[in-house]
Parts: sequence; structure tokens; C-alpha cells
Amino acid sequence: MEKPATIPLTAVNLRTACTQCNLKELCLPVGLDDVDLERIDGLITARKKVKRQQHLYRAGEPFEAIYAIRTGFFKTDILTEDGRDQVTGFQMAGEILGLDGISTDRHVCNAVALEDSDVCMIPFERLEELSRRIEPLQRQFHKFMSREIVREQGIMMLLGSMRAEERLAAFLINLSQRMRLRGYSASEFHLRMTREEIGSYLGLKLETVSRAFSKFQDDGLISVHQKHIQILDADGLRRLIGRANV
Amino acid sequence: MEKPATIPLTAVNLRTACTQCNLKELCLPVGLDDVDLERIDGLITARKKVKRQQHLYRAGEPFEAIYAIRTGFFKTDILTEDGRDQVTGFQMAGEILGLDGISTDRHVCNAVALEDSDVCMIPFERLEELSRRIEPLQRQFHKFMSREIVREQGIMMLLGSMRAEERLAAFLINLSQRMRLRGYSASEFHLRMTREEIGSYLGLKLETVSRAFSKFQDDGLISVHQKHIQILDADGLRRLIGRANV
DNA sequence: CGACTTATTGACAATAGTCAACACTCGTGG
DNA sequence: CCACGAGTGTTGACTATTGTCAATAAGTCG
Repeated sequence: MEKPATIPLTAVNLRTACTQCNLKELCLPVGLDDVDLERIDGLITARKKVKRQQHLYRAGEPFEAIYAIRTGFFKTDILTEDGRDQVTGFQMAGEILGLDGISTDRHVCNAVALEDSDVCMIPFERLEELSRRIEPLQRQFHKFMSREIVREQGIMMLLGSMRAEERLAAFLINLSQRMRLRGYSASEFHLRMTREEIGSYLGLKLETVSRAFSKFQDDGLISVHQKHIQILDADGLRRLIGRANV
Repeated sequence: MEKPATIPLTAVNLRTACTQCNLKELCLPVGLDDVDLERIDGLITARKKVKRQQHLYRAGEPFEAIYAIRTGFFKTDILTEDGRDQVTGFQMAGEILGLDGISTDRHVCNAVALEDSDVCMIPFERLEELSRRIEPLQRQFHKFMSREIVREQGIMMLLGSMRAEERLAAFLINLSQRMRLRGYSASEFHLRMTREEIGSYLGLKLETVSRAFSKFQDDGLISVHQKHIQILDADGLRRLIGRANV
């Protein structure tokens, strides 16, 4: 398989790598002064283009950088020796990849592009160094890590206490909210992943996912045509999630 | 419910709070020079004693500190509005509590002592400040956060792809390994949590947990008497986990 | 000791998984 | 440009696993 293309930044666009980026309010702390902003521009040393189905990194590879997604869509997954294979997350533009690698200095999971994507490479040593000097950056980085912990706790809740349809409803609501956050339509979108990948993420078999989609369509909650999804009744989906066996 | 007792440290034991602690190799980076060690002693401002069934903190409370467990045993759990309730982790001596609070400046989960416990309170502002000055401390802290991310990924794998008996086997093996790491017997121990709490953690009902325990006993893998567990065939348990539907 | 919580076990029900057939989509090459 | 084929998605019939309900036993704490 091909390697992703690395585009080293020239002195010129180094200078404006982050300060000009329209995702910067997602990556960077607000209220930095000019000096700090200039320093931060040196944080991104390279961009990478990753084509659909290419790996951004693989489990076991040395960990050197985390990645901010500029455009595109990724999945992360883990493959254990005994043949288990599970998707641990789907990431879209404005989100961060690779935080799990810090723990052992090696990547724990694989990151695979589900569509042609474009990422900023943030060398971790440099991030640590800068965050020692720029307090708001340090704070922001810690929040990112903590947010990842909380996100995973949410999935633990989902996997541990929801039934199939509740899981899929929660998945759709979550995806929809993140789409809106990035400026896309929250009610109509194209799934980048297969039923099997959704199932793997939700702890379900692909047939169960497919049936749940059909059920939602029959109930008038969504409209499905293969990967194209339209959410017709978001509140209905939300009500589905909110029905624990109290 | 009573509040946990806070014991402010005097100038004298401030000085030796961490450097004398026999858990320091778990909390602190190795190879610090004397000056750094002295600074780090100022990191811990208080100890808390938490009695069985008392909360160390509750979801929604302002986040101010993380906690290192000196002695004892905790669970963390989340209670959602719709009545779902799930244990997200069990923590023992030498482990860190509260990292999820960084994300929103409020605790996300409840931390409850399952036996009388003793914790070090590490004010987060001070930790951030010190880790800006002491690089190895910064590094160590980042590894702690990342390790928590990886731990949760492990649970996602467990919840998403294992069957009841595999989950319980994985749980026992994990507990056993952590016991050994802290210097306790890895083959014989007392469970601090109920079947229901184990079930909640593993995404199973308590009856299923109980049945799996009985099954393991019938198969000669363990010996169970209520909360007292003896592991007779750790490799047998490990084989159970390693049987994915390849 | 006695009330309460926790654990075990059985019978039955519900949910999701398995296996299999078929339909749809998309990309490739004739 | 169309046809073919691999990959993906849908649906049905049946099975396995886990959950539910209930009765009983065993511990625990005041």
C-alpha cells in the first residue's frame, strides 16, 4: 500500500499554518497574544494527504506526532492477536487523532482514511515544549485528552447499557451533532463507513445494524438509501435513546 | 452522608509527602534531581481519608484536583438522566482518579470508596504549573492521561466483542495482574465490589455474572466463596479470552 | 438475633447472532 | 458503453446467548 504524501511546509506558509486555518478555533485556545500565535505557527511542520483506504498510521509504529484533521474522515481500529477487530472511533474535520500513542510511545490503533483526507501533523515533542511555554495551549491540550477520555466513557455507556436500536440512534444523533458543529447539514449526510464498520463500533453485527436502519425507516424516523441518510425525526431518535429500563 | 476527612499537611510532612511515599515510582517520573523532587513535594497539599461507601467526589461538582490512591479501593460510575447507571472503572492503590474532570472543569463521574481509603489530593492548577517547569513530570502526566484512554479502549473491545464468560475472565485476569503489580497475591483476593457492580462494569446482569463465576468454578478455573476468589488456572482463563470467532 | 443486602439457581422470554439467499452499487476492463 | 464481478446491503428463518422474574440461601451489620 502507498504511503501518504507528506508536504513539507515552506518558511512562508509555516508562518500562517495555524493562524490562517479556518479550523483554528477548534484546535487552538482563544485569546492568545501575537507572540504566542507566532510561536504556534511553528507547531505544524507538515501536512499529509491521505487517500481513501490508506493508513495514516498503524498500530505498533513509533509514536511521534498527533494529527489534526483539516478535511476528510477517518476511522481508528484495533486488531488483537486473537483475531478480534474493533472500530474504536470515527473522526472528522477539526478532530484530533493519535492521543493514545503517548502512553507507550507507539500507536495503539490503526488510523485509516474513509475518504481522501488532509491532516496537519503536530510533532509531539514540539507540542510538549510549546505547551510548557504557552499556558493556554497546555490547558487546551489537556482538555483535548480529557475530552477523549469522556468520549470513550460515553461509548462504554452505550456498549454496556443500550440495546441495538438505542445504540444506532445514539450513533446517528452524535454524528448529526458533529456534522452541524463543522458546518454541514445535521439532517442529511453521507455515511463514510460500511454497515460492518458501524456494527464493529457499536458492538453489533452488520445484519443487526441493517435491520435497525430499516426499522427506523419504517417508523418514519429516518430515510435510508444505502449510505445516504436523512434524519426526519431527530426528537424521535432522541426519545429512543432516553428509554432506559428505569 | 458525611464528608471525607481532609488532613492538611504541615510544613514538616509537606517536605516528605511524595519523596517518602512508597508508591512514588507509580506516580512520579524517575530520575528527577533533588531540586525537582523538592518542588514536587509541594504538589500534594492534602490527604483525604474516605470511608467505605463515601464519595470522594460527585458528578457535576467543580473539578479542582486529581487524586492518587495511597490505600484502598474505589469505583467510578456515571448516572444519566434517563436512569442508566454504569460503573466505568475500579481503581486501587497507586492509581489516579479524576482525569475526566479536566474536560469540562466539572467531574463527569462519581468516585465512591469500596473500602476505607486514603488518597493524595493533587490540585490541578498546581500540577499544570509544575509540569510546565519540570519536563519529566509533564511527560509522566501525559502518559497517565493517555494510559487512561488506552484502558478505556480495552473496555470498549471487551464490551463490543466479548461474550459474558470472556468478559468475566478478562476482568479477573486484569484484576489479578494489578494486584500483583501492587504487591498483593495475584492468585487469591477479596473482591471489593458486588456482582451487580461487576455486571454494570462488564455490561452484564448480575445473574449472568454469578452464573459465569459458578461455571468457572465447575470447570476448575477458580474457586469462589462469595467475594473471596482464588485463581486456580490463570492460563485456562487466558485461553478463554483468546477465543475470538476467528 | 433479625432485618437487610447480596449471591445462587431455575424456568422461561427477549434480543441479537448465524447462515443463507438475493439485490443493489460501483469500478474495471472488454 | 456495457457487462461482469466484487463488495456491500437487505431480508428471512432459525439458533444461541443473555436477560427477566422468582424463589431460596448465605452472608452482614446494627
